[in-house]
Amino acid sequence: MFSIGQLSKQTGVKVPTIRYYEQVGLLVSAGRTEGNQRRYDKDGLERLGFIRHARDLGFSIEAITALIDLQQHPDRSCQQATEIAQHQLTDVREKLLRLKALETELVRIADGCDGEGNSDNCYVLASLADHQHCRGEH
Amino acid sequence: MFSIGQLSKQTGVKVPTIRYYEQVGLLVSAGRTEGNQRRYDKDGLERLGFIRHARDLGFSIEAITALIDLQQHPDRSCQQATEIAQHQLTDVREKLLRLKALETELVRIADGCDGEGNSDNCYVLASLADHQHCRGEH
DNA sequence: CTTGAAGCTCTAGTCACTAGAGGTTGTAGA
DNA sequence: TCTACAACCTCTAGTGACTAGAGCTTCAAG
Ligand SMILES: [Zn+2]
Ligand SMILES: [Zn+2]
Ligand SMILES: [Zn+2]
Ligand SMILES: [Zn+2]
Repeated sequence: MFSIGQLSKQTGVKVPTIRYYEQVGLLVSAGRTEGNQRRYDKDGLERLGFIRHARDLGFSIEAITALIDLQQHPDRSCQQATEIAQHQLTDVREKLLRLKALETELVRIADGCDGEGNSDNCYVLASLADHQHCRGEH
Repeated sequence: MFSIGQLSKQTGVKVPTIRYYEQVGLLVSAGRTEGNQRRYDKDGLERLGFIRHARDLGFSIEAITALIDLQQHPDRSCQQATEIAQHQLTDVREKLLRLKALETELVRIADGCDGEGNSDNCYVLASLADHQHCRGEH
């Protein structure tokens, strides 16, 4: 049996975050001591590892809840799992496209002024004031 | 003079968002009618355009506040403006790196299962359970 | 048995909005 | 001039995924 602190050390998830996961129904402790402290078993440790990894990959708490639910029922079809993963991939790709566009504009904007002048003829400020300066959309 | 709704239409910023910007000190109306409704002048319209554009480029409210402050003082050095822009660029690049790594892993994970099997031998679930499957860090 | 690290609950704060309730004002048409 | 009603007002609370802090209790080593 592990205390919440031991779980935290093993997984790299902070103690208040573990409590938060319990609050939203993602990870319930195996039980409590007489003094009301949480105790976890190997199952809890593995589940928190799963959560941690999925969060690192950007999955939402809601998605992780569904994934764990699926994991608890080994006989069910895993179709939903692939759907969730595909959706997450799509999401990441959309963000990538957006950020690439931003990077292009920001390079132009940030490099357009050396910071030596005054703000009334600063290319950074002028670019922000008028989207016409921009090469693309965003 | 423009009403808040007219400002909204011209800039594409939603009415409650404009009120929110006022609350955080970004954009104050030129005045009010006798009946307490906000009225804006051309200055306000331009400023909201600036805010909108900067937000689209991912600048934080705090950064935009500093940029507008700088814009109000044409005789000041624009060094801070370039710093803020550079910082934003760095930020975007970090996010890009992270997302690219995520994309790589997610392609592998999402394509590793066709969703036809059961969840007890699903590659998606197995990959999430164990970072060892991953090619890189994240 | 004492001490102090680690645990507990509860509330509130973060960021940039967004939604809704419940009331008031502006304006166009009759 | 009156009447509808769209648009406006303020205030509170909710979003996601935590994080911080106050004030208290418990566990375990020495
Ligand atoms: Zn400049
Ligand atoms: Zn632009
Ligand atoms: Zn599968
Ligand atoms: Zn991994």
